[in-house]
Amino acid sequence: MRQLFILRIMMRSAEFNREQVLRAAIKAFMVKGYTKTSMQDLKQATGLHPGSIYCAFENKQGLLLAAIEQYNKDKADEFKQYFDNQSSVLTGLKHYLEDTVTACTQGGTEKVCLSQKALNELAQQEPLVEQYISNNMLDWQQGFVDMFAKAQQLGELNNARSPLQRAQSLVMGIYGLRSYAHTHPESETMCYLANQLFEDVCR
Amino acid sequence: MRQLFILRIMMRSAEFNREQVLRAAIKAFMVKGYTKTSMQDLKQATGLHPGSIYCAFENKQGLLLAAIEQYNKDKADEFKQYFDNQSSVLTGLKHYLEDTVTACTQGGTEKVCLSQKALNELAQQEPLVEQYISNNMLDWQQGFVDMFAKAQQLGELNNARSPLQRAQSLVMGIYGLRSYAHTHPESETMCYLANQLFEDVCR
DNA sequence: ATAGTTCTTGAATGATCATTCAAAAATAGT
DNA sequence: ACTATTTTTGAATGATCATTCAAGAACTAT
Repeated sequence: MRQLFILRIMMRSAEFNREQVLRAAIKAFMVKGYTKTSMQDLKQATGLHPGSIYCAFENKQGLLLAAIEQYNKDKADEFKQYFDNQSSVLTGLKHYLEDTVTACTQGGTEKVCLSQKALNELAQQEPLVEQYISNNMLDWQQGFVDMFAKAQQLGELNNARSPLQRAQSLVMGIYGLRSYAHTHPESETMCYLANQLFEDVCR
Repeated sequence: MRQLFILRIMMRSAEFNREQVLRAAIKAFMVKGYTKTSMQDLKQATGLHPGSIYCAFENKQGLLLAAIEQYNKDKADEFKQYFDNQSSVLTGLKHYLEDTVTACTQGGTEKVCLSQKALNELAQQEPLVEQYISNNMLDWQQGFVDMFAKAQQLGELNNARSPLQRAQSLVMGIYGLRSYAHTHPESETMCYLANQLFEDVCR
């Protein structure tokens, strides 16, 4: 009787590790794409039963959005390591491009970019996802804008093109690199293309 | 009785127009992608009943392959118009890039490239499709190789880079352009990127 | 017109899909 | 230990999927 008036919060905390689950989902979506990844695939990949997934992420699309959020967070942390505490900004960019080539040349899960793959699949189909990814990609591009601005301040670049223009060309180039990798070129060709992109963007 | 020995070929010709059907399938696949395009969608788009589709193309994947074949044929014809009977090869390339930008900037069916979209969706999943598209893309690239070789012969380009290297950079750049368009940049930005690509590839 | 053959039709099939939900297990406060 | 609450479980649901196939329509040659 007394307990009817005393409402305390008694929560049982969820048992799964959110980041771990999301990274498993990221892998699954990267390999099969959004549509072809079934809830059964996701159950197997994440170890979560359907009910838990729906409880935590609303539905399959919610899980995708959460996965993309985690993916961008991870990539942003990675990004910082290339350009923070680096005397030469352009050296950081060079390494960034080299590692990108390595990633999409070696046959692994990380061959593709989740954002690019999902955007390509769901643009014109799922406006919510489309908008979300587009915004994230603008954030990513802004990182390059800041990097190029810093490079100009340090005298590593001339003022022939604005940081924004260089960043746009670079982002476009990286999209192209990743797409080109799908046609199975030799690693040598990929290195050449990445190097050429670097030179064009820094000219 | 006599007719048992006289075997003549009596064929009823199929009623549908193959090219028309394939172009309808191309549109459908470009909008929804391969997986999300159901046989019901294809029935509606092509006007063919399931049985006829299976009779003509074996299955859904067969229809995709036939559609990609038609798409590449159409694109190859289109390609020729830019570079045949043209005094300046590079002017042809400029127009080609301008029209590509127009296509993916304007909101229409032709916003995407069927080959690029299908390759992005089915790479790592459908080796047969993957191989088929990769080969077609090499043919497309070879067209650019020949174009750059001709431009060098005409003195429109220096020998700083080989025709193959230029063609690879160009193909990569076009992949990038089309991907970049998915993030909804202003038409102005797309024009700038295409122009920059042109300059980089012809430098 | 008739017979032989091919093409078209579209309902039926069985598989797989995303999603739901009631019951069971687990947690926290008393 | 007991009650209140939440999470986990996984079978059930209804929709949709690619594919099949038997029956009907259409064509060709006689």
